[in-house]
Amino acid sequence: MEQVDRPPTLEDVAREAGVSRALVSLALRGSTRVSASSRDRIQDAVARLGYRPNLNARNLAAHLSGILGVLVSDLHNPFFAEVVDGLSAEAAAHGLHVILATGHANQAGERAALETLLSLRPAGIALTGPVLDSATIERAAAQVPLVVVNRLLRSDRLDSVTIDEYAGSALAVDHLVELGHRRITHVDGGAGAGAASRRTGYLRAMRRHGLGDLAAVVRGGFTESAGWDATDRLLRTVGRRDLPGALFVANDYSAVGVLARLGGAGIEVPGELSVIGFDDAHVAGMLSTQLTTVHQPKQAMGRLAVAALRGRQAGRATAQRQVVAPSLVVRGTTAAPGQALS
Amino acid sequence: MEQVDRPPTLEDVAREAGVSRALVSLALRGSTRVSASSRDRIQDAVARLGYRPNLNARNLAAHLSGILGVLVSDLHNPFFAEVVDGLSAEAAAHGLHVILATGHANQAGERAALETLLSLRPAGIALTGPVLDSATIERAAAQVPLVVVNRLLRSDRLDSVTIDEYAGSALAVDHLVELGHRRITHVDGGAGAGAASRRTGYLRAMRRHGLGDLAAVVRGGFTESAGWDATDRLLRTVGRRDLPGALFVANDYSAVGVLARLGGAGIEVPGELSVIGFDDAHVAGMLSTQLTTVHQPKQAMGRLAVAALRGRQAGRATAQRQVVAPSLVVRGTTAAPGQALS
DNA sequence: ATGAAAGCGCTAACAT
DNA sequence: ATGTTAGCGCTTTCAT
Repeated sequence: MEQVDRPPTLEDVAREAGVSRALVSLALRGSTRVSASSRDRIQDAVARLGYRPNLNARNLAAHLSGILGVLVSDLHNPFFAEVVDGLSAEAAAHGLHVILATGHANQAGERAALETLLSLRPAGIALTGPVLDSATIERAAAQVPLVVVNRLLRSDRLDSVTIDEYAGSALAVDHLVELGHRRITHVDGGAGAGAASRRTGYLRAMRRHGLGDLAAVVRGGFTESAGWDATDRLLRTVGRRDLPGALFVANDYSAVGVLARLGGAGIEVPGELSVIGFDDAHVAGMLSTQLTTVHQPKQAMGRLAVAALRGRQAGRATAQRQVVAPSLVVRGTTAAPGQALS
Repeated sequence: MEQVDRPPTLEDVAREAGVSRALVSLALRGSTRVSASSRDRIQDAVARLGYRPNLNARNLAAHLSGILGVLVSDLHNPFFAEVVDGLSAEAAAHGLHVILATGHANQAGERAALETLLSLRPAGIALTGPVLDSATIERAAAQVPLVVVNRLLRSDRLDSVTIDEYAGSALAVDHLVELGHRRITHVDGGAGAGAASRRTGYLRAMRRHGLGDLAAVVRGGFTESAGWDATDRLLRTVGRRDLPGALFVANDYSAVGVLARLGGAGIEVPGELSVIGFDDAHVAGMLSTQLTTVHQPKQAMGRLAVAALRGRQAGRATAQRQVVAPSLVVRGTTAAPGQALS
């Protein structure tokens, strides 16, 4: 009959190979204390039966799993997809399995996802861009090695990998200033994560260049529509003739909205106005005029996260806060100021 | 001391509440055969201890987990992100946990991810856009309820959820014809999944409109660069004066590349040439001239996948092949033919 | 080098 | 309504 059999167990393999379960267990994990002949017979039995260890049983007995739990706050955000990529590559390189859970970028969803992850008793947990409250995160960190990516948390129970947002903003402003711009306006990220640092970085950089008086911030957000709206407001407020020479936008999505609104008004980029983004999202390289932006080493961040987790597993008890450096990617939306007032 | 305690177990809760483990187990899963007073005491104990069930133990004992394994072939593809979203929403609605594994769109990676998933002994597995060979998939389907999203497999051991690619192509061609176009060229998806069906659907639709002789296919792919290259080739081959009136591109990413190349050549869209994509990817709505495209109900596909899995769990033994219908989203890149030869 | 036996934390009959 | 008793499939002393 078309009967789905119970999957073979360690015991089945042991019987098939004519040895004890303990020996199979050892052999499976590559112990050296198993004779070559036994090892071969066991391998054969495994292949013949199509045996696959039951991780639930293994984890239960071993009190330790080769599983890394990764909470992705928002799957739609390609930023996290990149981080997860680096993460899983590094995990695989060390024989670790990655389990992903997603929280739809809201606290309740993330809390539930974190619960699931914790229930699986993983060897470590990585939180990418969590919107979760810090108390919940710290509580989790007491149970399992935990690393937070893209959010800084002051706690020595957990590690973090973040990017230097200030430096990123400085990179953007410096580039624009070098091109000859002076009136540089910032379309910020509103209340989004990292928005405050990018804003502060911008203000500092402007002041450093003696341009503090020309600094101006218009409220934005991290979505295209936020960028569109902000630009729309800017156009209404200052009018087309009084536009700044350059716009430093808090992230690439928002910058796409900015460009769309600008295009609608017939304003030429970068001829009339320069635009620079932040993140080096996939979309930045896909526009007909490709976006100049601040690159974040996302894959590297994922790899560093795994390294931190492994460090904890190896016994490190002190917090490790990695801050990675962004870099500038000059593409097509920035140029020296043209006829417009710079 | 700063000691991370062993997490509390069912036994700890039972002791704390002064009842047996079995009763706690029942109460935890909401059995009605538990008195109100016991239930309260147990709830208290759970809260006091911060108890969280060990899913490894639970799954091991129950031979069944509330876990759905989802294999995402490529996290970078927002298409899958959407599907997973629908999937996890539906799963959550039925008290199921979703575990994601990713395969980086290559067979070896997917095979490893599938192994991990199977080892976790989930209640069901959903494969989204797998590039895996069908034999491996069928083998997995013998062990656990399995549904394949976005790829059709002839097997009655597994269910599938796909979109009607032919209908999608027909929608695109019909729209263009209604606008008055006759010379409609297809930039295809090359060897990509679904590309063949979209191509066939295009050819059929052209013939149905009596436009079989005007049908032309240029080799493309599912990436922006593929679209860019294809358009570049087209421009060289037929020359700018002899361009068709409309381009039906196999997916939105490719369409972005097409638009970029067209923009570079100073060809106006949709004034001089209409362009229509396929997928309704996020990017389609983000361009300065938003892309007209064929929408795929991605979230719904995710929900249907979970429904199929639940059907199998409930005992259904026959294959269920769901084919969802696409729809047309008219935006800014299509219009009636202008001065160019239509 | 190999085996016997005792759990890991939970569920599931079967009692009462 | 509640408790007892076996396991689930694996790892891990501790023997030999």
